[in-house]
Amino acid sequence: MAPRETNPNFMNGVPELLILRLLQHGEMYGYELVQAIRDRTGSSIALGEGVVYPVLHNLERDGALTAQRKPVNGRSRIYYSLTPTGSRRLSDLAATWTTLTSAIQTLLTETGAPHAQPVL
Amino acid sequence: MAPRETNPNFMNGVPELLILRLLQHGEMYGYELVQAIRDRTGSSIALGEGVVYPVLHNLERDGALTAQRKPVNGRSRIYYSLTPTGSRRLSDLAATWTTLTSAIQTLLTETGAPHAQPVL
DNA sequence: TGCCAATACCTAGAACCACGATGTATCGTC
DNA sequence: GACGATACATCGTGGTTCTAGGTATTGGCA
Repeated sequence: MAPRETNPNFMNGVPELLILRLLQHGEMYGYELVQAIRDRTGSSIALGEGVVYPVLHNLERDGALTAQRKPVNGRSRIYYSLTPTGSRRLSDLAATWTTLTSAIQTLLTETGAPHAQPVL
Repeated sequence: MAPRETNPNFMNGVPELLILRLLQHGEMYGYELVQAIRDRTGSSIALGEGVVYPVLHNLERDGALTAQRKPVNGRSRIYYSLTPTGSRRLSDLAATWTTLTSAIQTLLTETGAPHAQPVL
């Protein structure tokens, strides 16, 4: 039950990170986020609606987002905005992300430099 | 059973990536890998033995590693070495990793600068 | 001698998240 | 009037990682 004390169940939370980051620019709705993520990453990352909507619900439940329903062209959109809580959450996630990825990057690009043993 | 067709269950496979990468330098044993990962990342990443050993077993089962038991100081160590299969696996994983992280990095560092049509 | 940390391996169980599939409803278009 | 795009939603599954525990040997230290 303890909320995990070591590695944050590894790189999980990336969808959340991306969504929070996009919402930093201004309010967006779910379907828009799905496309934005796909388009802005050149389809490298393509989160389905089944991923995005639950994340939005959780973030709203946690007070990281506020939702506002707006009818547009007879269709109903739910626009999400970042709260101060969400802003902090974004900062924290981004910091964790940076720490982890740079650690990994270091390992990946190491040439066996300083104390290295011969690669045989 | 279908091996996932879009995102590789997101950033999963990082432990595997790190292990394969470390073994690229030469053979190592499980306990040594656990410490190497902790030490070389300044404890940013600390994989437990419960993570490392199963990964090693899976990689061996898949023919990505070969195992060789060696008694050292009365203790028994199992040294793992990369096979050609493992080498390819490492290349693939590293490529995927790079693609995904750079995509994310792009989104993270984007200034709200000049972009496309504001949908609507 | 007795104890405990470190070394070195292992497994089981649970938690968790992302995924695909699927369902609803409206709009525009052919 | 069928179909694709828009826009929301949930459910069940699957795969990975995590924590927690278990065994056994070595060496240091009181």
